Amino acid sequence: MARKSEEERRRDLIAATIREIGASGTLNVTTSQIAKSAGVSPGLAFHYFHDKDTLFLAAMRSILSEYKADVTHALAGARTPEDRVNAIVQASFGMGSFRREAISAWVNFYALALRSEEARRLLYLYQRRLHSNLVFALRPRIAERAPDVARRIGGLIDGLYLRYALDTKMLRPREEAVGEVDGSEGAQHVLRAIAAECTEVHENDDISMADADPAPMAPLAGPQE
Amino acid sequence: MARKSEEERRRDLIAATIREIGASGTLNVTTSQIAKSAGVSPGLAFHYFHDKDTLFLAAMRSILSEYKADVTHALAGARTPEDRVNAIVQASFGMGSFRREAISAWVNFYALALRSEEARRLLYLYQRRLHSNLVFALRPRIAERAPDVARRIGGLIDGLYLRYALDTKMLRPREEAVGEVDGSEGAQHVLRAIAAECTEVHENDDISMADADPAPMAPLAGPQE
DNA sequence: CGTCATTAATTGACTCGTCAATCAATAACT
DNA sequence: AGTTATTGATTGACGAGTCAATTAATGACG
Repeated sequence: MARKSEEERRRDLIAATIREIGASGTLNVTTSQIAKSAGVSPGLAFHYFHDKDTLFLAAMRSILSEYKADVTHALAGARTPEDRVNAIVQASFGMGSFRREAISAWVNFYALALRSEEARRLLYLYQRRLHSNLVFALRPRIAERAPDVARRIGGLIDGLYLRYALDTKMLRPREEAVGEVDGSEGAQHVLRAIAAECTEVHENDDISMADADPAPMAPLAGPQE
Repeated sequence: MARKSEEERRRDLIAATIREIGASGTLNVTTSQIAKSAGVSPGLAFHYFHDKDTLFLAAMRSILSEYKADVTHALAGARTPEDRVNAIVQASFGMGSFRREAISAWVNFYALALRSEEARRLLYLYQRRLHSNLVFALRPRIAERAPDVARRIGGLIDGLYLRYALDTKMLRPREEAVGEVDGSEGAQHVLRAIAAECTEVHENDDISMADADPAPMAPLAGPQE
């Protein structure tokens, strides 16, 4: 056998893919660019990933599992339900998610979901996990209202993420001085919204009784792949 | 002069651009495709729009002003503040915004904003208008808390739009049976969130006093272009 | 310990198609 | 006749994916 293990090479290529998507802000990245950034020849990318879309989907899985790891880590030290909510929100707006690379990847993956079944599936997986985590964290406070509220909070997280992520971009035309990007304001907003939802007197109940958590799975219990 | 007026041609080409973006789900659409769809030769697209990015930005402006028109129209019949809030939400989740074309355009424009200053500016313009409208509609109910709440509601609208728009896509692999796509569940969620925010007792106030509506402009007062 | 055969990773030149943008020619109008 | 929209063939560049050749490792055998 030669130089590096398959696993290592795949990791390198995926990392390079994310790096290049981050640098260009597009999925219009040539395999040559990616290969060069990974320090290999263009042909090798096709050896390990059959085509470009496969490489993109692998990159997407990587971003998703990185986010999952962030959440899991943040959740590890949380004991109270409040802590749990905080952990989820902090992870979503933390440094990890606000790197230029991650932002670029997320936004472009949303667009990819329009034409790729698999991308859509992965995005859906992310949403289900987020929802599940939120329900688990919110149930002690608001019981059966949790699924309904969680759906809104999930949407709010995505929406505010998008806004602050693009705002960030707006303020940094050149990519110097990166790093201190900040999602904490977004996090604050989410926590406020949760406070509001938990305080409300609820005359009108669930919008969708249909999916009121049929199998209340533990947070992050789903298989990654 | 020949066949059609400049304005008409531009309109045709912009419409064709949106149509093609909608059909493909990408900005990777050739000028030939667009031209063909508009019933003209490829060269003409470059005559009226200097290059492809210009055409995309024109398409984005078109989508934005269409949305603006929807909101304005919905707002026209609204007399009470409640009506105003409803109008904004209904427009955001209405038929106009949930056409395949519109969804595809919006999502791809978010991605475009990562690399185009101008796209970012346009998106920012949209956000400011939405915020402004929300503040105007919410102020009677919650006074000085309006700007803060409006920021969250704006984010929530974007986030839920994205979710339901992509869900929609998920359920319709083939583009037959389109049309009856539905954003009303998203709208319901937004109204719930607003109810929750308006009910809350507010111990802790604005997250950002800085921009507490320095010039309380009327809704949709800003110049379109 | 060498040396050579075997196996597998890695290369990069190449193919074939595609596409943005141009421009000289033409058609439609006044 | 003169003006202006419109055409579509063309160019030049570029990029995805292929493949035959090359290089590095492993180990078998002396």
